[in-house]
Amino acid sequence: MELYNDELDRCDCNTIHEEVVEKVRSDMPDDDLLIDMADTFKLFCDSTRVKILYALMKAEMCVCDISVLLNMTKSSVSHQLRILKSANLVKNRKVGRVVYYSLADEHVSTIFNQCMIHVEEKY
Amino acid sequence: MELYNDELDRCDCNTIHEEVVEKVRSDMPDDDLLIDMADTFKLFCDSTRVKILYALMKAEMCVCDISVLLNMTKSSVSHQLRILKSANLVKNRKVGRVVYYSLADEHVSTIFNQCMIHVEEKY
DNA sequence: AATATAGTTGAACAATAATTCAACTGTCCA
DNA sequence: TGGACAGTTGAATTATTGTTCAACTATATT
Repeated sequence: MELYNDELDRCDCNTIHEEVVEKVRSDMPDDDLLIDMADTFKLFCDSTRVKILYALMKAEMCVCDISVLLNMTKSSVSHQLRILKSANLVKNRKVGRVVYYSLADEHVSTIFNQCMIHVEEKY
Repeated sequence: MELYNDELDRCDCNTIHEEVVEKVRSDMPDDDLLIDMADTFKLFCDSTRVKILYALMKAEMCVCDISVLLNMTKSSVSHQLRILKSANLVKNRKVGRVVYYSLADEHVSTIFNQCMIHVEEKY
């Protein structure tokens, strides 16, 4: 069985509790789902992105505004905004040469509030 | 003012909407809090850690069990478990030379369920 | 038309984080 | 006591990710 051989290649120990491992294995969701979950958390794991999202919770802002607020280059902010936009967390509208960014929906607020509770419990 | 000079050093543009920036600036939490938030999300942004935590939601497991389940070396799993333990997400107990890991509390379940909703909405 | 500004982009670079590797501790068992 | 095994650790390596830099587009202003 191919899978079993792969395991022997990479895992350097024996199964101690085979029933437990098999039960858990059958209960685990697909890898894809777990990777999607990690990717979702990945969006919020960088403090620059957290700051940008937090700022946009307060007001619609253009790239320059965000750059000044966070004391970063436009380029750096723009790169992060692209990531957030491709994840559908923010949207934008263009007025002349100014691009205004805002939150796409209330998802971010929900998630941040949840996280805030968790963080504050530590203190 | 020192801060202002720093800004000029790093930010490559003018403030377009000064009132907006200043309002948002006064509404922003301390940097420390925002960094803590990012660090919290960082715990869940790696698929290996997500898989370990998900497995531990299902059953208490020793390091070997987890290694076999995820097809990884004990060393690699051990390193990740250390991160999760120092964040108080998992706890362990030692029986002879076997170390059993389990979730420290129901925090992980709460957070994962929340994330699952978000991820599943995309489809 | 020429210039300045807002923003974007891709490649290079720097920083961070995960995995591997080898050596180690501690416990079990013969 | 000596070997085998579970697990840990720190350093080296590799992979990933964020920032910088330079060139670019597009719009506005003179």
